[in-house]
Parts: sequence; C-alpha cells; structure tokens
Amino acid sequence: MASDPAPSGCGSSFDLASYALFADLREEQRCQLLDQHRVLRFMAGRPLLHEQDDGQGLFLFRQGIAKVRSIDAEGQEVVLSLLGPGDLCGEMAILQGAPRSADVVCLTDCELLLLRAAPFQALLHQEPRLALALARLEARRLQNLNRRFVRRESSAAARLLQVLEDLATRTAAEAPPTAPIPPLPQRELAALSGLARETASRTLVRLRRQGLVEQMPGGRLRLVIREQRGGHG
Amino acid sequence: MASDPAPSGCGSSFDLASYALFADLREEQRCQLLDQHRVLRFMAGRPLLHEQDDGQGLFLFRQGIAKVRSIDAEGQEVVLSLLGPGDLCGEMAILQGAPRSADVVCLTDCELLLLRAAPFQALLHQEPRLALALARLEARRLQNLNRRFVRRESSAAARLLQVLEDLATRTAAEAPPTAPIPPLPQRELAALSGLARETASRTLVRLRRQGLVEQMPGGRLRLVIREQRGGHG
DNA sequence: TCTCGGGTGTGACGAGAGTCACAACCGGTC
DNA sequence: GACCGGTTGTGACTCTCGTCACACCCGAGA
Repeated sequence: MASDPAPSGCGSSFDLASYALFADLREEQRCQLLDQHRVLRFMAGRPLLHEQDDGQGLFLFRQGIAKVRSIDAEGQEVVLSLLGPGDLCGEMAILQGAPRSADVVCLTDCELLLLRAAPFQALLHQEPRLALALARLEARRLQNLNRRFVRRESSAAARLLQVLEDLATRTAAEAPPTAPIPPLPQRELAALSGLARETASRTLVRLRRQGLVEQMPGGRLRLVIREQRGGHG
Repeated sequence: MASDPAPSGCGSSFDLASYALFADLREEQRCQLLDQHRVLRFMAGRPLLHEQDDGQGLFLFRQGIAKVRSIDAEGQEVVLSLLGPGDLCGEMAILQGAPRSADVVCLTDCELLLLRAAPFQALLHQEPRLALALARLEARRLQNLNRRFVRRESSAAARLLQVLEDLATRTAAEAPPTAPIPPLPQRELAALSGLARETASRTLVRLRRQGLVEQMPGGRLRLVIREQRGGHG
C-alpha cells in the first residue's frame, strides 16, 4: 500500500462533489471533510480495511474494483457486493461503532481517498443534508442487495451474467454493461457468483457458445446485450 | 383493514420513544410526528402498502408479524425480511420517491401506527439526529440482510432454523429465540425460507427428531437451543 | 355418517450444481 | 529446448433439493 500525505488545505483537485453523498454540501463543508485526507493505493488482492481497525475513516473509490465479502460458518467466502469508482465504504463502522462484519478486498489495483472519521462525524451531527444523503445511500445499497437476493435463487448462468454485468458497470462511473471486464481468474469469477470454479468454467463456455459473452483480445470478457436474458438455457 | 382516526394533539399514549428511530428526539418533536396519525389493523394475509401508493406514510409495527417480499422473474415469491413489534417500514419510499420494489404482507393479524409523510420529511430536513438515526436504521438493515445473504448458501435445515428463529424473535420486541412461534402453515414456512413445501415438511420432521424443534400444544413450534447448531445434519 | 378440502407426511424420480480427477494450455524461468 | 506452477476445460459421480404423486389426518358441513 502506498500513501501520499496531503496538505490540510482545500482547493485540492479532488472532486468530492462528484460523490452523491457530498453533492448537497456547501463547498466550504467539503473542504472541511478533506482535512488531512490521504490518497491510498492498493494492489489487486490486498485487503482494505483490516489495518484501520480503530482509527476508522471513509474510503472513496477513485479507481479499481473491490469486493465486499464475509466468511460463512464453513469458512467459505461469500461476496456481498462490488465497489468501484464513485462508491465509498467504511461508513458503516463510523455510523455505529460496530465491529466490522465484512472486509473489503481489491480485485484490481485500486486508488482511493481516505477521509478522516472525525470531521465527517462532526458534520453528520450538524448538517441534516449529509445525514440524509447517507440515509439515502444506505437505502440504495439495501435495494441493490434486495435485488441481488431475489436473483440469488436463479441458475448458474443468470448468477454469472449478473456478476459480469456488475463488473462491467463498475469499471468506471456510468460505464455501460457492455464495457470490457477486467481480466479475473475463473476462481475469482466463481467466488463472486457463489459457484464452484468448475461450474463457472462450464457456464462460461456455454455463454460464449450462445453469444452472450465475447472473448476480447487479452482474454478480457465482454457482455453482449440481447433481449430475453431470462437465463433458463 | 380497520382504522381509527386520531386527534392531532399530543399527549397520546403512543410511545414513539420506544422506537430507536425516534429515541433521540425531543418530546415536542415526537408530538409533531404524531400529527394526524392513524391506527391501522390488518388481518393475516393482507398486504400493507399497496393501497398507499401515492400518499405514503411511515408504518410502525405495534403487534403482529409481516413479511417483506418481492416477486422474481419466474413469478416466485422471495421473502426479503420479517417485520414485528418495534420495526417500521415505508421509510424507503419517503427517502427516495422511488417506485416500491417490494411489498409487505401480514403473516398474523397486525396492528400498526401510520404516521403522515409530510411532518416526518420536514423533520428529516431540519433535525440531524433524526436523519442520522434513519441512516443507522438502514445500516442495520443492511447488516441483517448481509448476514442472511451469508447464510443463504447453507442447507435446508439451516435456512429453516434461521426463519424459525427470526419468527420467534419478532413475536415481540426483545423476544428470545425460544419464544413460541405463531402457527403458520408449512406452505408459509417454506416460502419464508425459500424451500419447497415438501422439503420444509421433511426438514421439520428431522429437526423434531433431533430435538432442535419442539411441538407445543396447539401446533405451535418452539426452538430448542443447543450449542453447535452448525446444521450439517 | 359420509364427504369434502386443506394441511401434512413420504416415496420415487430427475435436474442442477458440487466434488474429484485429470488433461491441455500458457507464461514464466533456467 | 525442458520444466514448473497456475489457469482452464471436461468427464464421471454424488448429493441435495424440487417435482410429481399419493395417502393420511382432521375439522366442517350436509
């Protein structure tokens, strides 16, 4: 992990306003939040939050994709969601001093902004816009997970397609589902969709034969959008 | 559905303070929220939210258990969570004028308080404590769903036990997992745990034989707590 | 009493995905 | 070139759960 210490001052080029959470704030308040922020870089495969156990902070994704995961009773990894540019994490720990139940691991090289918890917490208590925006953020996450929960019942193909679409749309803010997907080993794709590696392999082969997934130069995958993706093939 | 119109005044005996969401407010603010509230009663099997499509409100559970559910692509019901005394719902629609993706159906006869959206929304924008409490509420829901997501992978027995425990703890605020469970048909238990009715039946038989579940007079079930409920039997 | 209907237990079967095993491939390094 | 480790494809088998089918129970009502 690399870290650039940053000046406390504002006028920084970091565009907090592009994060929905901070869009409603006054410029001066955003500056407040940037106080003693740092820029962090993690290599693919590195965990984000482990090292920050006590002195928590807010992590804003600028580049790269990460997975939020948990370990079940049998020691199996369960992936709860994906994070990409424009997303943030660490707010749950700040909201409720709760012990962290999930950890975050980078899937690709990541660059992110770490805001200190203190000014964020202070602003939360005095500015309803921020608290409200946070409530909205949590609500949206809940809805996303709900949708995922509903799809969870479905076939291996549907689950894998869902993961591929998620990956594509996280490569950048506003990325289309047909954006090329960063090259990840099948083992990883399988973990993301909750399948065995072999099942993921077989399913990928079938999806390629059906023309739903395209192999791009460099081994990257790309979704091909078709109507009727019911996924009961 | 029965409905008691209520006076706008305060001094009502409804104890909003017992809901975590309102615990931090001043008494006067809670009164504000009670303006034109109503008491609603629904029979088991009745949907809550359908009829309130535009004029939304906040539903506070006082008695009874309900399920939050959604319908998947194949028309199958997927249960997202359970609500009981002390819980509330309808806040997502208020937070983001979003079209509702899930509906709420009573499992037993329910009694609840309906607060009007307007004063709640107004207070949200001016009182950070309320907005913050709402953010915490959403965060806690997210964590609950995360936990459920993790367990979803597991066996039929584990899933059913989970549902039974959820039902027991929702019969009242602070109810222990060993509280008696309201008598629901197997069809309903199966839907709650995402199993086929037959599988639920077979699994229940096995759990009874293992002594993990007890049949009480009147057909009600009760969980028996044992250490080591790994659920790989 | 018989019958009817809903809820419940259980048997037989099939489909889907996990597991084990192994071969082919690919990119490094020596 | 040979070697090695990690990745990918595939075949065979197993296990779990869904599905279909049916028998049983029990309470309600004619």
